[in-house]
Amino acid sequence: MPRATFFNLPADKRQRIIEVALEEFAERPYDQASISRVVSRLGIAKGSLYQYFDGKRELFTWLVEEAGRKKLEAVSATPPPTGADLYARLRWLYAQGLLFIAASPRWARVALRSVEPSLDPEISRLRASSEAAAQAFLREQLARGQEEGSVRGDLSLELVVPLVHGLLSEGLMRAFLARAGVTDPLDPAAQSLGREDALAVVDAALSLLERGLRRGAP
Amino acid sequence: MPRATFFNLPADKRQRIIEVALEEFAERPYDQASISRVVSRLGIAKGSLYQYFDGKRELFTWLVEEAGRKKLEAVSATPPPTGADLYARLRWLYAQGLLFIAASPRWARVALRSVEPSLDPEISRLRASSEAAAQAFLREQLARGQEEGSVRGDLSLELVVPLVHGLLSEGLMRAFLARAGVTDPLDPAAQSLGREDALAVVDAALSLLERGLRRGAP
Amino acid sequence: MPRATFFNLPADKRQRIIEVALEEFAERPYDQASISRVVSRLGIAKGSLYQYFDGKRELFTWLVEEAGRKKLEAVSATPPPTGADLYARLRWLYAQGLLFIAASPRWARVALRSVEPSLDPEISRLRASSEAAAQAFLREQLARGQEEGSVRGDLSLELVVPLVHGLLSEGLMRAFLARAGVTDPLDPAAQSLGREDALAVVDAALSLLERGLRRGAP
Amino acid sequence: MPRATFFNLPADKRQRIIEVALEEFAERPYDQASISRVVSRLGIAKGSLYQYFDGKRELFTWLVEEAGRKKLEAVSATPPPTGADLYARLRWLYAQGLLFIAASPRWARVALRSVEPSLDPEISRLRASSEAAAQAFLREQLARGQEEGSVRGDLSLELVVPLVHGLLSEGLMRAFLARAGVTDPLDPAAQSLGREDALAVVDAALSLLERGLRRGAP
DNA sequence: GATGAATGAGGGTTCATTCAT
DNA sequence: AATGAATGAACCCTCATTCAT
Repeated sequence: MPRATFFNLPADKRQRIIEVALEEFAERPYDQASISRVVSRLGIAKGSLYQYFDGKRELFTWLVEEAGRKKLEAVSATPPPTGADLYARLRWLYAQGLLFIAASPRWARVALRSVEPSLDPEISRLRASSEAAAQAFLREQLARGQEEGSVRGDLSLELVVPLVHGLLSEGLMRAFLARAGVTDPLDPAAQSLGREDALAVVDAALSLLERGLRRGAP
Repeated sequence: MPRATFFNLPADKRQRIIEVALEEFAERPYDQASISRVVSRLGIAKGSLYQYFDGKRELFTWLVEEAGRKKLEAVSATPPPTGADLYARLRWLYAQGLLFIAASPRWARVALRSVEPSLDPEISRLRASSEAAAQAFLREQLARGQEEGSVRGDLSLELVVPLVHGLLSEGLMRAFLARAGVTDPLDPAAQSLGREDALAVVDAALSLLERGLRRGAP
Repeated sequence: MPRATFFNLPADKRQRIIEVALEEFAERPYDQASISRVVSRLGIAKGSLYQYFDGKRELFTWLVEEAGRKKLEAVSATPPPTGADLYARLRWLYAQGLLFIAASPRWARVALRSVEPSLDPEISRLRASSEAAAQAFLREQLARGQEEGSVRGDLSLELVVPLVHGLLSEGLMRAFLARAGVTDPLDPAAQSLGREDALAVVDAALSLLERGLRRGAP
Repeated sequence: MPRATFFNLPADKRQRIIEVALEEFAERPYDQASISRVVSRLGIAKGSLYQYFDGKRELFTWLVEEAGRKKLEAVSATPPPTGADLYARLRWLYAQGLLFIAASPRWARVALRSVEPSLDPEISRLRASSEAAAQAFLREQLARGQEEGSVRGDLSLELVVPLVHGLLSEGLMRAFLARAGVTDPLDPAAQSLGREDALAVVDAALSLLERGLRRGAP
């Protein structure tokens, strides 16, 4: 989504622009983030930023996409468990997600911005589709779980998917950050969070989930 | 938080002010909501609003508190089940909460605004304390559940509380609204949501929770 | 179209605002006119002008309407000839119009701005309707002339109306200003134009028209 | 007015530049037209355009001149009537002009841009001289008509020329476009206008004129 | 000959708050 | 108690032109 101009920039300058913009959009929801602040922190002319990006929307959506790519990359770094059931798969996946937060809190924050509401209608559309994609993914997983027999077949996915979504998105995140006594992924104290924290939190969430969802005795 | 002048106002005028302000702050996050729009919709002088409230912050926080009171009032209207265990208590409580959303979507929305982030530091503090209160309440309930024996004693509440919070806040809300094919409590279609929807959703959430948390076989 | 604020202003301040805005919009077509320049010439804050008018469009359209009112007022000052035929009526009317240009060149200029094209779609609509009204008026006059017998009945008004419109709008104006050796009504030299100039020009135009349109020998 | 570099360009590239610039300046008045948009549509570097033309002004004036040349060329394609009087000559000439509008609406539009006012003083001068040239031409024709005896000798050309100019410029154009139910030569519906329309409109205008101007009974 | 990044002033508009009346 | 005019910085975005490469 950036213009060619942006990629022709010297790597270090491009990097600085990304960093400053990332900081701005990580710290503030889309509507509050300010292009003026970005350029003033960068010490470049306002028009220059408009050479690189068509506007605020494009800059934001590109950052969000970039965040998605970085997250995917980070998640893919560790190979997924093979021959595992639903709970093992989710355990692995969400642990990776938490580790991404600890490793790249600002990118993670920007990724989360994509599910925040906005007054800008186009950004709202982005939000809606992000949310829908997340739920669709969960639904697919749980449906597969039902086929595998690891999720009770009598559960209505219509009801369960959003509930699980709440548990594994906001719930998991809150539990993870709480281990550092923190509420916000950008809080410096969140940097102390590591692999063990992620695993502990995900374990708690998934054993709760497994007991709750699996057929028969837990 | 309003000044004395506000309460000296004729009741109907006071009421209109509340309604218009409510509408504004229900529709937009704190930072986007506009005092200018409120007074212009009211057709009163800007200065007048500043006679009633010290400023935007005070108006907002008062609305949020008022929303809390209205919710409490609504929840208290039905007597809680007596002699019930944790799950029955929560079932009752959260069902009331969902019904409040359906009955007073704008007040419910304003109540939710209190957990949204803001650029205003004082509003952020409000947010933090709201979140903390919600978690404290849950922790107390779950701790009592452990004493009662309805929650496994080996669970770390540090981990479980935020998870359950995610399930019962965002998860429950999403599941409820999804029954009307909706994402936003202010969406007119959300008005079709009724008692059965609330009960169905809360049942699903709490049976998931009970299986997940209760000691022994589910 | 101004807000109440504007009319509550001290008369002299209101007058200054009108004068400066009038000057700006007389000198430049809508798209080139600048609110920034207006407030800077006025020495008031930008926000203040937005207290008086909803925006550039409203300021412009109000000025145009005001110009129309002033012109109507000026035209109505002299009573129209009674018992006159088409040509006498038009002679009187257009002479009044020219005198208005000489008397209030800036208001006249703003009135003409309403038939200039603009990139703003709402302003374009204003333009279209102004043009249509002007032609509708002429068509009605000429149709009446045909009924009276002062215009040849075999003429197609579809063809004749726009032609006459060109003659009596741009043509008449150019001829009038040319008498002061000028092209622009705002040129100071245009102030020397008076009643005799208007009558001479209108006479020339209408005798040309009468010969051209009247049935039988001129 | 273009630099040598422009003419050294491969013909097809030069052609594309002309087309895109033509489109821009046909669609918007000089002050609104944008060099940025032109180069962006062309997909060439901004600096390149500045190699071909000294700037916006030069590009525009060259296009206007080019439009004049194209019009002259088109008009000259059909030989003028020989041995004809003033009215026949003008009939032929203006019919050619209207046909040029139908055949090359964008070039025609750019030609008309030259008589629009602008904030740029140099462009204003261009406008003034275009207008003056048009009137001078008409004056010469009408003067010849007086010598020929086809225009009444008692008419003051000072008065009549601008009037006839209004009739044959704006009036004729309006009448022509009105036959397609259109106001703007670039409106696609204007493409339906053909030879018969042009002749009908010019006939109406010139018979009006002839009756109005010729000595003796019409 | 071609490039295209950089500029920086300018555009219209919105806002919460103050304070003299 | 009520008013509402005034502020002025902030918002996003566009532009013609330059000049080092």
